[in-house]
Amino acid sequence: MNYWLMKSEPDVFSYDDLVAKGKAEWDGVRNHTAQINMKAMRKGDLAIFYHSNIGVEAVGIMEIVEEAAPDSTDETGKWMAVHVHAREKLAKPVTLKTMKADSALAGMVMLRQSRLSVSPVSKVEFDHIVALSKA
DNA sequence: GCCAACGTTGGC
DNA sequence: GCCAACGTTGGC
Repeated sequence: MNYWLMKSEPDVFSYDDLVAKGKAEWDGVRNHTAQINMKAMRKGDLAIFYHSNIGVEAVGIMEIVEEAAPDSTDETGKWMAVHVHAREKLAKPVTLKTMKADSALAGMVMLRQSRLSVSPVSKVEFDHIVALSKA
């Protein structure tokens, strides 16, 4: 099983929106590298839901419930999307500032490539972020 | 609102 | 195929 981090602007689609919906298509990803990551996702993988622009923090955990299929918002047929389901809201959000300051997370792809909206996270990094949310 | 990073487009 | 110009994302 693999772990991921996915960004969304909360004024467009927040973790609470996902909780309310239950299951949702993670559409609108129009970046090649992010697409490669989404296509590598398998059912049962877990992803961190991260709020960009507003909040700038990890807020919840979600599960990949459907693997990459054509993005329903894409008319060209080129882009894919996965379906996700809310799993667990973090007790306390983990801010970007906290992640940047933590040497255990120094290798995180999202810290190195801030504009990448879908990035892989190692199990160690994932567990560490969950632990920070409970600290 | 500004700026850095980076992806895309278009001229050559 | 290179590179300048431009647009977008995301942090601050």
